[in-house]
Order: sequence, then C-alpha cells, then structure tokens
Amino acid sequence: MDIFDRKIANRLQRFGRLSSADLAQEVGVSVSTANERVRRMASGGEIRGWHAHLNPDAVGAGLCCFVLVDMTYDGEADACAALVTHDEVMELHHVAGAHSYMMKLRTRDTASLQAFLAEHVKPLPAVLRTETLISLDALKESPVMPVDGLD
Amino acid sequence: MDIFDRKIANRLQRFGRLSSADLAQEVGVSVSTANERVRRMASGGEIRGWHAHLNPDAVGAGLCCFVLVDMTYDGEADACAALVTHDEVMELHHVAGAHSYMMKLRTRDTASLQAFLAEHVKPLPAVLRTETLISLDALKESPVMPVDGLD
DNA sequence: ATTGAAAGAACCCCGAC
DNA sequence: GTCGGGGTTCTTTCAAT
Repeated sequence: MDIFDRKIANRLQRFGRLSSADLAQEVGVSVSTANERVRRMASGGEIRGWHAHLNPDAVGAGLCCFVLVDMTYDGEADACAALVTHDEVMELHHVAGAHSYMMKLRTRDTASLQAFLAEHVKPLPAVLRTETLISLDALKESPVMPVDGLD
Repeated sequence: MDIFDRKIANRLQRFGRLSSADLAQEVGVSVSTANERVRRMASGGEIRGWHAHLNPDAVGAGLCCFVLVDMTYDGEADACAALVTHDEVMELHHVAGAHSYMMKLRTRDTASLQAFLAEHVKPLPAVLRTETLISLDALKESPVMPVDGLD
C-alpha cells in the first residue's frame, strides 16, 4: 500500500459511497486508477468489506455493553467459536491481564442482555465468570481507524 | 421502520455494496421501492453512514486496546470532547461501575499507544487514572449489529 | 501500473396507480 | 407508498502507453 492506496482507503472508510470520480479527484489520480486500486485492495484483503452503519436505537440494539469473560483453558476454543456466531457479539478479543476475553455486545435492553448471558454465555463449559460494563452513553462509536502515514 | 426497512438495513450493514436490484430481490420489493427506502433511512438517521472496513494490520493500526479511564467531574466534558477528536479513539463510552469511561483505541504498536496515552490522555486535567487492556487477538470485530424482529 | 474512451450497469427522477 | 420506464451518472472493460 503506497500513499495513494492509503489515501483512498482512508477516504473510503469515512465515506464508503464516494463515487470513483470524486475519489480520484481527491486523491489525485485518474478514475481508472482509483477503481483499479480499490479493486486490488478489496481482493487483496486490505479492504475487508463494505457496511452501512446503522443507528442502534432505530434497530432495537440500543444497549451496548462490554463483558469481561474468565475462561478455563479447556474448552476455550469451543466457547469462542460459539460466541462469535451471535450477532449480539460484535467483538470478541483475547486480552492480556486479569481476564481472558473481552466482548462487546449489543442487545435491545437489559432484559435481553440478561437473557443472552444466561442462555448463550454462562452455559458454555469453559466460562467461569463474567463481569459486565454497561455503556450509559456512546460518545463515539466509529468504524474509522487511524491510517498510518497521512498528513 | 417496518419489516422491509429492517430487512434492507440488515442486508446493507453486512453487504454495503449490494446493488439495488439484488437488494430488492432479496427483500421482495421493486427496485424503486428499495431505493426509496434506503434514501429515507439515510436521511432519517436510521442509516448513519457508509464505510469500507479496513484491515487494521494493513494500515498500521494493528494494536487494539481498551482503556478504562477514571475522571473527576470537573472538566469531564472537555476531556471527552478532546478525546473523541482523535482517530486513535474509535469508541468512547460512559460506563456504569467502578470506572468513568471506556475507550477503544487502535494504534500502530505499543510504543505509539504509550505515546498517545502520554500526550493526549494523561495530560487532560480531568483524567485521574487509566487502566489498559491490550487485545492479543481480535477473534471478531464486526460493525454488524443485531436487528430486532428478523427471522 | 496508468490512462482515456466506449460499453454496460446502476441510480434517480417522474408520472401513474 | 409503490411501481416501471427513461434520462443521467457511474462503473467496468479494453487497447495503448
């Protein structure tokens, strides 16, 4: 990824529906080149996918929380494989420190959070304990990540 | 948002570049209607934006971590306003419990994480203390959220 | 790899239901 | 609000550099 790829990727992660013409002009290459770069990044894995970012409240996913999960080594992989299948589990990270894993969840409300933990998390054999941090307000929740070497 | 809106939104958050023709067929409405629904959801705020999801490793943002931040009430709003301006801060949540805020950060490596905390977090007057959980592996990191009332 | 131009596909507007 | 058609814009392909 040279500077043009990075500029293109950075624009597209912010404005995914930018037309090739606008993109090409902003970055300073021809339309064909911009298209070719995008195609190459998409097939090469630098661009993982394209997504509409929904309003969580509008689709009944207004409750966001982070769940720290302690697991035994035995059955750990199975538990992770099961967890990632659920839409409620938006992120699952193996973390360093006092806890084994950290999940980001979205559910409708506290009742459905409780139900999800009781039905799909706590029954997993490897899961020893969970600790839930509830988000009272998401001041920022962006899919945009810093792209190295810009500005 | 009726069932058609929710189906459309759910498809578009997974495949943001779905053509109107495919979208219409999958959901069971005409192309015109699909387009009209998308336009209404985008202008009404149900769809917040469109984004390419980049490969963090490819753009030099391979280190992911979660930072718990303790703040004083005095200067809290200013600190939050400052934090959200940085691309490294992908999420900032006001959380219930022992800590005030929870941030999701992405940086190049531990050195740039250290630099970011030292330069842009700890100097904020309201910030008392931070606790950092480093992600060793992101098993799932998806922008897709559960949409209520499907299936 | 980059480019311009032509062919193909997608989107948007609009009048009718 | 939904639909289909026509005009416009965009994307893709391709031959040439």
